[in-house]
Amino acid sequence: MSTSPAPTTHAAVGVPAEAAGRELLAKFYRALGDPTRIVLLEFCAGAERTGTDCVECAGLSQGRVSAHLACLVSCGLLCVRREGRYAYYQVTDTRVAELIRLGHDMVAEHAASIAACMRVQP
Amino acid sequence: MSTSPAPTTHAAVGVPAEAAGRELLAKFYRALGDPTRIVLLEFCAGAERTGTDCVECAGLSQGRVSAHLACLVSCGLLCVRREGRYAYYQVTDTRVAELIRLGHDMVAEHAASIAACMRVQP
DNA sequence: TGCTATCATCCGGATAGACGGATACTCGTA
DNA sequence: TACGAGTATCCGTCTATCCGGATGATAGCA
Repeated sequence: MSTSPAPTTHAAVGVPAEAAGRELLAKFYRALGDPTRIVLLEFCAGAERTGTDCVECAGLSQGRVSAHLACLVSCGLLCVRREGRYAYYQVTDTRVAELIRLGHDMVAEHAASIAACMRVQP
Repeated sequence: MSTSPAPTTHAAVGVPAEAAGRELLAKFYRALGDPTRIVLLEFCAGAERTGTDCVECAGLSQGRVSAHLACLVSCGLLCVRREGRYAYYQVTDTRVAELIRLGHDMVAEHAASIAACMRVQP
């Protein structure tokens, strides 16, 4: 970083854009990083479910589940179809199933180690 | 697991175990849900890197980077080989590249929506 | 034998995100 | 037109996780 004078452009061209991409990618994975949202994704895989169905399945307050569903829709993990006063949620992208399958695969191999991981600070 | 009457176990057989699995899966995805760890994974893909290399790459304090690396190793995303006073980190599991590729793919399609996602509470 | 580089762990503070409960908005129906 | 069901959003609170900096342990070199 100390090598280029580069008066007009950044010293490391493309780095800010890549950083933004990684930020989004991390955000995308955090959307997958909540047990409730995993439950909802699995529940909405293969069949359309109404919001009320999802509330019952998740066992949380209706407002909370609605927010989780909105988050999943925003991140492209879930599709929503609105009809009258109902909202129907479903997983339509096959890559979602692929992501979950890969995750389950790796978790099965490293379960004990992941469970023991104190993340950052023990 | 749902076929056995199993009178001595929980009323909802399998549910606790499945819940624990989802908890681990969510934890695994949270390990991917940090920009710094994404950087480190990409940096250690294809080549062995020492801890010091990673500190320089991430641009964070050495202690923080060490903790991030330990987290990635625990979750099976990174392998470490210790030799003398050095620790060499590398991505060896091809599924990690696959996970990141799928993520990049989906993020590219939904970038604006993900960026706008206030997660839960705006 | 001392010295330094490398790596891991601990501490206190700051921020993001999850939760329940209350409230507002929108349809369909009596 | 009133009312109730289904959804979405807001608020205060609490926990998880991030950060830098300090400290400790170990290996190689002079």
